[in-house]
Parts: sequence; C-alpha cells; structure tokens
Amino acid sequence: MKHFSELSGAAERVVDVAEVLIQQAGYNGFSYDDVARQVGIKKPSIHHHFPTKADLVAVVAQRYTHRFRQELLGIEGKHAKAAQRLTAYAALFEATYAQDQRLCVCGMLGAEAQGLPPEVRQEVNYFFAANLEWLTHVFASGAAQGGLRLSTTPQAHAQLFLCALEGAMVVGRGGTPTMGPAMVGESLISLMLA
Amino acid sequence: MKHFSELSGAAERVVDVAEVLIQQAGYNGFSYDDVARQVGIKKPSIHHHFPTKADLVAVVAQRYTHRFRQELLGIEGKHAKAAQRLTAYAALFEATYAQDQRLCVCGMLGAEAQGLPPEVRQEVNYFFAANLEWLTHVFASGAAQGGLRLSTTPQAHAQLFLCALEGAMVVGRGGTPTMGPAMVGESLISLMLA
DNA sequence: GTCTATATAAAGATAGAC
DNA sequence: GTCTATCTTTATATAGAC
Repeated sequence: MKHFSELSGAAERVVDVAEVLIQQAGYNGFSYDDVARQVGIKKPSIHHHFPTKADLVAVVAQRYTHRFRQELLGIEGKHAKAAQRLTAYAALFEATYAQDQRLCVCGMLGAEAQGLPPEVRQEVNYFFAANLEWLTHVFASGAAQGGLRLSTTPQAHAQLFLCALEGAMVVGRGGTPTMGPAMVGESLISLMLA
Repeated sequence: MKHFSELSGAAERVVDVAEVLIQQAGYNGFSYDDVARQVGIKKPSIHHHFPTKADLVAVVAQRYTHRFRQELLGIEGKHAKAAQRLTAYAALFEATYAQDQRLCVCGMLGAEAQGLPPEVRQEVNYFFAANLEWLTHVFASGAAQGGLRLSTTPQAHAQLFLCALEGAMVVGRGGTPTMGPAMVGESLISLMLA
C-alpha cells in the first residue's frame, strides 16, 4: 500500500479533504466527486492519485493514526502524571469534536467496519490497538505511582477510557447538546483519582 | 410520520430486515434492493410501504427506541438496586453486540447523523435523550440509597455510562477481539461501588 | 498531473398493470 | 400488495489526449 509520506502536494490535499468528509459522513457517505469539487480538480485526477476508494481511505486512516501517535508522544513529553496524561488524551478527542462535532476517523470507520474493504479495516484496527496499548501503559503507571486507583486491570481501564471518548463523539450528535469528550473524560478520571 | 404499530405484516418484515442492515452497514450502507432481496419481494413493493428511505429508517429508529424503553421498564421491575439496574442495562447492549457485533441502531445513525434526513436525526436524538434521562434517575437513586459513589452529577454519570457502552460497540469492530459492552459496563460500575 | 469523454453499475424513486 | 418497466441521478472506474 502507498505510504502517506510519499504523497505529492496534490495528493495530500486530496487526503485532507477526504479525512474531513469521512469524519462528517463516513466511508459510504462521500464520493470521489465530493472530494474533487472541494479540492478543485476533476474526478479522474483523484483516481490518478488513488486508483480506488479503498486506497484513498486506507491512506487517510494510516496518516490519521500516525499523527495520533505523534500526539501521544507529545503528551508523554509534556506530562508526567497519569491523570494529566489522560486529561491531555481526552483533549485530543475534544479538539476534533469541537470542529463541527467531527468524529474520530477510526471511530466512524469502526462503526462502518463490517462493510469496509480489508485494507481499511486493518488500519482502523491498528489505530485502536495502538491507543489501547498506550492507555494500558498509562493506567499501569498511574496505579504503580499511586496517582490512580484502579478497580480492575489496566487493560480494562484502557478499554473503558477509549470507549467512553469514542462514544462521546457519537452520542448527542443528533441535536441535543450533551457533554463532549473532554467532560466525559474528566468525569471518568475523577472516579479514578486515588 | 407513520407509526410502527400500524405496520402490516409485510411492512414489519421490511422493518426487521432494514434494522439489521442499518446495524451492520449504516444508513448509507444498504439499499432498497438489499432489503427487497432479503424480504423476498421487489424494490417497488418496499416503496409502497415506505415511500422514501428516510421514512423507512425513521420508523426503524422509532420502533427500536420504543422497544428499548420497554426493556428499561422491565429492568425497573426486575431489579431494585442501582448497580443491578446498570448491569442489566449493559446487558441490553451486550445482547445486540453478541449477534455478529451488531451495533446499536441509534449509535450507528448517531455517527452518521450529519448527513441524515431530519426526521431520522430526530428519532436518534430522542433515543439518546430517553436513555440519558433514565440513567440519570438510576444514578441519582443509587447515590441517595448509598449503593453508588458518585464523583460528580448524576447527569454526568449517565452520559459517561451511555458513551462507554455505545463506544464499546464501535471499538475493536476492526478485528482484534476486545471487551464488549457487558465487560466495559462492569468495569465502570466497579469504579462507582460505594 | 490534469483533463474530456465514456463505460458500467447501482441508487432512489415513479407509472401503471395485475 | 406486488409486479414489470422505466426514469434520473449518482457512483466507481477507465481510456486516452494534452
């Protein structure tokens, strides 16, 4: 598969637009023509960069995951305590959601997963696995350092935290203003403070 | 809008099939022809019962929400303690998820909400509002009775609980086996036991 | 890299017969 | 209530010129 680091300028603009469209409407909710119009080129030019829709979306997910992992490293460099890291982690989701209630790319694709091409599913899966691994480490450290009080395994806390944030982006999108990821994350963290 | 209680036998079979298709692939992931084939009739017959796709999906969501509220009443009749009610509530999500990782109808439609017809969005919104109201009451009761230890408002706990369960159905659908709604719910409940 | 033109299939929806 | 036939639009994708 193509790697996002090898994209030309035009191809990168295509990925930029496709990413937002996926966050808004999902894999089945946008077309090559939507992308073409927003980028300002024609449909066949999109196919030139990404022969199939599966190619395009896989690269979108790949780049999204890579950037997310960069953010995780950034959090590790900026915060020492587990609770601070979790707050910063929730803020990543909040930053996306604050832009017109955009969804996590992989949250949206995860919901649609059953009908997606394998290469896309694989990238989505990798995103969740990487996040769970990172969160598991944070919870284990928090428990060891005494800052967090766990009621079960670090793995289960990681799963719970990720699910709560992904869910926060889905719930209430219908219209009624509800709590966003940052507040949901804060509620959960407050339950685990030692 | 049509009410699900007025559906003919054939129309109800259409709704049955559409419900599962929505859970698997979402609003944009299935077609009238998919429904027609599975029901065993032709496409125009579906249009006879539901002129537009928005009509059909709105009725699916409407019936889904009604049945969910019946389940909530059932839980109230079966369990007195807040913690028990929350476990039973999580089991509702687990029962759906256990069938080929089917999603909550309104979780899926919530993710797609930005591109959906207003009448569908309204039903989805009503589902979330009804669930949050019920959960808020359970948490308030649990705190008053002393069975649950809340770190913030009952409203925030309700939001957190619903988000965690909806998220649990999305995360890990990519392939890696992770925790389902029942386990995520149990992890969260264990954090709140007094 | 981008375009015009085109192929092919599928989508949502309607008309009108039975 | 169901069907065949059809309309119209859109989707993904390709061929080949510039």
